[in-house]
Amino acid sequence: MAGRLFSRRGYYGTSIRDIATALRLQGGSLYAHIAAKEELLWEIVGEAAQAFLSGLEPIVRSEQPPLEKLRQAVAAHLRVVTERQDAAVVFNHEWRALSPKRRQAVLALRDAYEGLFREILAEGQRAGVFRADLDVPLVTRFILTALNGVAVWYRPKGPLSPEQIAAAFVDWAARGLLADPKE
Amino acid sequence: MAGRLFSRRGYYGTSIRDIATALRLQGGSLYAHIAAKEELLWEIVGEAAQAFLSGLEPIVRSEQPPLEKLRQAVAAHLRVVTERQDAAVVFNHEWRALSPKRRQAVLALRDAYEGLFREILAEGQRAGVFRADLDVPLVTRFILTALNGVAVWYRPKGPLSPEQIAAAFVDWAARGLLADPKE
DNA sequence: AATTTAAGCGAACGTTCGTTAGTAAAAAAA
DNA sequence: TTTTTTTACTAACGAACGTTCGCTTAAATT
Repeated sequence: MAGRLFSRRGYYGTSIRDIATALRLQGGSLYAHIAAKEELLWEIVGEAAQAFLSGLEPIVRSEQPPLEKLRQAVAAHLRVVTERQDAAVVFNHEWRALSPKRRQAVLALRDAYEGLFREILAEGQRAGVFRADLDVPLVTRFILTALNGVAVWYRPKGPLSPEQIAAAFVDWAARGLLADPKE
Repeated sequence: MAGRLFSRRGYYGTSIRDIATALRLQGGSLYAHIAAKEELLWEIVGEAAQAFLSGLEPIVRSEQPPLEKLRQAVAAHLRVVTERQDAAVVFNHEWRALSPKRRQAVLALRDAYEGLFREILAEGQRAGVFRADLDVPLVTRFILTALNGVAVWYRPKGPLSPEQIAAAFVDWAARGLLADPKE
């Protein structure tokens, strides 16, 4: 419930009383369940980080062709993004509101995740499947930001399922826009 | 100055006194120059929207091959994103804090911009230069989110110039990851 | 049935918020 | 130089913030 509000109005834009009201409670009553407002944010952010990482790890460690790994990684990422949409938005946009120590922890997890993702591209390059002249860290960042953006506009009742979005993304990311790539 | 603070801590996370202090003023003194806090946000957001739109329009209307248009559009977008980094971040993340009327106006501008960008891809498809089986609105969204993400991590002293980032992006977006696209 | 535990209420706390108003200092115009 | 006009300061405003506390009610345990 806090996740939805944080994702829609931001952490600072959501008051304890807003959250309590959404739960049909009085402001103060929340403090029977939490110690501080930041605990709510921390819980959401941590849960999202965990979901992202635990979804990607087995894929990176598996033995499959690079393109197939990429396919699965994108699908896994978009699964988290669409199934835990609020948490994903909060994870991406509101981690700045955390205390310095926790903010640092989130950044470390995010970097670890980006590193895992990068491995897929690097491995594909070594295997000769992906082009050697690509800047892997840069392209990884492009890919992850594009995928995270889905958390902002995705609607469960929309015309595209998460799987369709994943398929369309990988198709474009792998083969590009050009009909004739020799151009 | 307000732009920097809004981009770093968010609109609600930045108080009038924060902005005044950064300007070596007392809190109340700001109100000799502005009518309300929201004016500051509105000014920044409007400026960014204007910069994006006025950069893209002449490119879309020009007579050039689709791939060249895309190249220039990406370069123009990244020019705004890197030269007015704070405004770009605020434009992308803080427009929710505006009053309903202004929020709607921003959304309309953003939609118009996205529509212009989409035209480039659609035109490329009609010309047979871009693949016909791509979901143009979807890919447009991917492209724009990836490019907007640059506003978050770009640092002027970093290893890559805006032009290099643009070139790397278009190279990937156009030709994809695969070394042999027949895969 | 009595007793402990948990959940929620409602008022209040100290602080910070955006904003206003009166006044003094500085700059510009006359 | 006097007179405006601008700029900033200080103090205060009411409202909203996160949080605490004593009390009541409901649930669970004995």
